[in-house]
Amino acid sequence: MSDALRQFKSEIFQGLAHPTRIAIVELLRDGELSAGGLIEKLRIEQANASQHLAVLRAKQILVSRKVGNQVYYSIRDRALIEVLDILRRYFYAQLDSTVTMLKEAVNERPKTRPRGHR
Amino acid sequence: MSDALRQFKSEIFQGLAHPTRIAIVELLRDGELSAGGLIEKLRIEQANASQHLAVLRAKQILVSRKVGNQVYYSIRDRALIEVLDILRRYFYAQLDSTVTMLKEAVNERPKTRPRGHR
DNA sequence: CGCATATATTCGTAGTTTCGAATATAATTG
DNA sequence: CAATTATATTCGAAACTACGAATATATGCG
Repeated sequence: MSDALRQFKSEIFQGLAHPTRIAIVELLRDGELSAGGLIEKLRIEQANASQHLAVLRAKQILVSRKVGNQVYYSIRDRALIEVLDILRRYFYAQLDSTVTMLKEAVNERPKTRPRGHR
Repeated sequence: MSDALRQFKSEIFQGLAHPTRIAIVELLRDGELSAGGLIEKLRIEQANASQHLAVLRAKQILVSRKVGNQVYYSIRDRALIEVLDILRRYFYAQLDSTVTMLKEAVNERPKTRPRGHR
């Protein structure tokens, strides 16, 4: 696989490698929002939001269009939504396996009739 | 969506946010490889590879098993392969649209019968 | 025009990541 | 046990990232 493609992928990942930027992409999942709209929901400093938006624009994850005074942002390609959805499932799968492991650990050391390890 | 989930996603993205680490995950696509095997294919410093492997282990993207002298790495969950595949398609889609844009730009300014702008 | 609103940029500081060089640890072999 | 091989960790320097405060730019409005 080409270096260019790997480079590209790593840049997309860098673009998404911050909880605030993930929150932004998720807020835009159902359509565009203005910068102000985003800031209001994110509850962070205006400058900070604008910086994160600049990162997402630079990586071409978002596109913007200006309407009068405001700038509307939207996701450039739904593929990224798909990626976030995969990771959500992945997250719960990991959680599950952690819970299962914990349960097994508990069963191996019963509380009610302690007996030492077998 | 929960903060924990966003945090989790951003950590996965951080884990993948380096071309070398993407290369590692891709090398492991078809099964496990030893650290040494990876280093050989990556052609980077041993210490550097080991550091990247540590990052991927910390984010639980890879799992390792020790066999004698060597450590074999593999991908913990195929979901991440799926993510890389989506981004490959995404990459080519973006390339296409760039090429299309360039073609249009050329057509709007024909070479053979120059005529000024408009 | 002058003022208000929306958004972006710049700056300084603190924290993080990356790298190679050096060193440490662990298993294997003679 | 000493030497060898495979891998991991630590260290210091350079590069990069994130944040809020301050400032800049652009549009709209009276």
